[in-house]
Amino acid sequence: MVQKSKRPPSAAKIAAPTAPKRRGRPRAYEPEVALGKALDLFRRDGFAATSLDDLSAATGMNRPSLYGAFGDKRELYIKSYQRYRDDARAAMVDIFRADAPLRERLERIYRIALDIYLSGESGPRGCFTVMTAASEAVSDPDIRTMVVEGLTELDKAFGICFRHAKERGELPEGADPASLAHLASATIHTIAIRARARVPRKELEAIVKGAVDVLCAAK
Amino acid sequence: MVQKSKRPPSAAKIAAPTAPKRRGRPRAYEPEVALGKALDLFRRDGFAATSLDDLSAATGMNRPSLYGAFGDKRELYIKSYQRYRDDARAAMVDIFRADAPLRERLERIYRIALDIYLSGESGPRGCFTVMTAASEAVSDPDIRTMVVEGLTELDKAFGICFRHAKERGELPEGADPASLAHLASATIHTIAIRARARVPRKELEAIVKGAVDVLCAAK
DNA sequence: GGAATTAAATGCGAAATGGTACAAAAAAGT
DNA sequence: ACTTTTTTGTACCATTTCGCATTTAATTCC
Repeated sequence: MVQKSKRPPSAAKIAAPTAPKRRGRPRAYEPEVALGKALDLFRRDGFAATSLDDLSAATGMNRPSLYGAFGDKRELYIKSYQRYRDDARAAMVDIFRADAPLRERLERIYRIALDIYLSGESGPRGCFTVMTAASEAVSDPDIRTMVVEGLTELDKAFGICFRHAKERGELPEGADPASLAHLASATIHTIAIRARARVPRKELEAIVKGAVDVLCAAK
Repeated sequence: MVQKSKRPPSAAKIAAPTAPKRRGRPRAYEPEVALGKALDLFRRDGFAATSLDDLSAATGMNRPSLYGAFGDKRELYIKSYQRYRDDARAAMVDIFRADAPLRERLERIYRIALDIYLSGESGPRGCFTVMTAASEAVSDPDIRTMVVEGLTELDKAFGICFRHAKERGELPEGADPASLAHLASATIHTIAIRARARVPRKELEAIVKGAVDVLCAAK
């Protein structure tokens, strides 16, 4: 075995920023991938209906490994939810930051949202926040905090959009950016719920279209 | 130590409106009351996290009685959801039918909705449809059908409101009642979700206020 | 090659779960 | 009083669930 000291091979396809040269038996799973599988399950069935056996089967890790890697079921759920929020944020942040006309920005945001909510081989997956996390929020303060954070983050992002549009003269003088932002968030929420009930994409797009029309012409 | 035989009768306190003179041992529970308790539990914890033991304790019925009265757990869940929808409809139908200005009707509807979502001793209960039923909808066609029915019923009720308002000249000529109805439903959904995350009533009322302002002045 | 280290694999166990069988109890009909 | 009918109450069963203890495998360091 040569090649001992150098920062080597990057056999790891996910270009390891660090090549830590771990000491014991190597992992048989990639944590990121496994977490993604867990996320899919939790998202489809919720916290209580997802068993450790299900998670074990989906991730290919047996239970002790799961436990060692992510902690107990609740911790895994929370990490999954964090991952979901990170992914969703990453998918939207560019659009929110972009300097485009209001209507275009809204349309792009909603298209991304529909992609997220409607994907999944075993039926539409809906929104983690709306579907399962909000349910747990009543009884679990930590999850509740995350949910509230997610909600207000979305409100704020939309708020900046509308404030910006108003400054540019895309909205009438009397328009209230905060109210419009809440309605924009509400539209996200309503399509998340409807997607979960398998309302077809065409209908959801029609709802979005109507909402965008109102929001862009408001007041 | 004896006291074996008579058990104090604990007379059935309820005056039955109908005295059907049933044949066997009388029921020790009132089905409507028991269903209400089951509804509360399902609403708080969802389907999977609510055990038959929980239901048994809450209703005061032991499991065989539960089973005999309502069928298995899924049937009980569905009956609870039907009961919820009936109650919610009953609470709103008068307002939807009433002949009042648009703004007033909306305000009253949302006040009722907030009452429903925020009540409950162990925290706000949210909306059954949004919180637990929509989650089950992916995998259970019957529940999915009920959810879709509930959503479209609300859309339609709001749609009639806005169409009516437009005919009366309360809305501008260009307003689209269907889009406004979807936004009104979306506002219901967003406050249901936020209520579940324990957002205080004041904030929810502010969101409603902003939404009503936009919806009444739209286009 | 051997010790140390890390993870996988097996499997146990106590508790909980959904559902049911069966007997005791409480009423009406005879 | 006795039977019939309906419901209650107790106990049980098979399965599932979560979590962990223990053993085995793979790798690095010496």
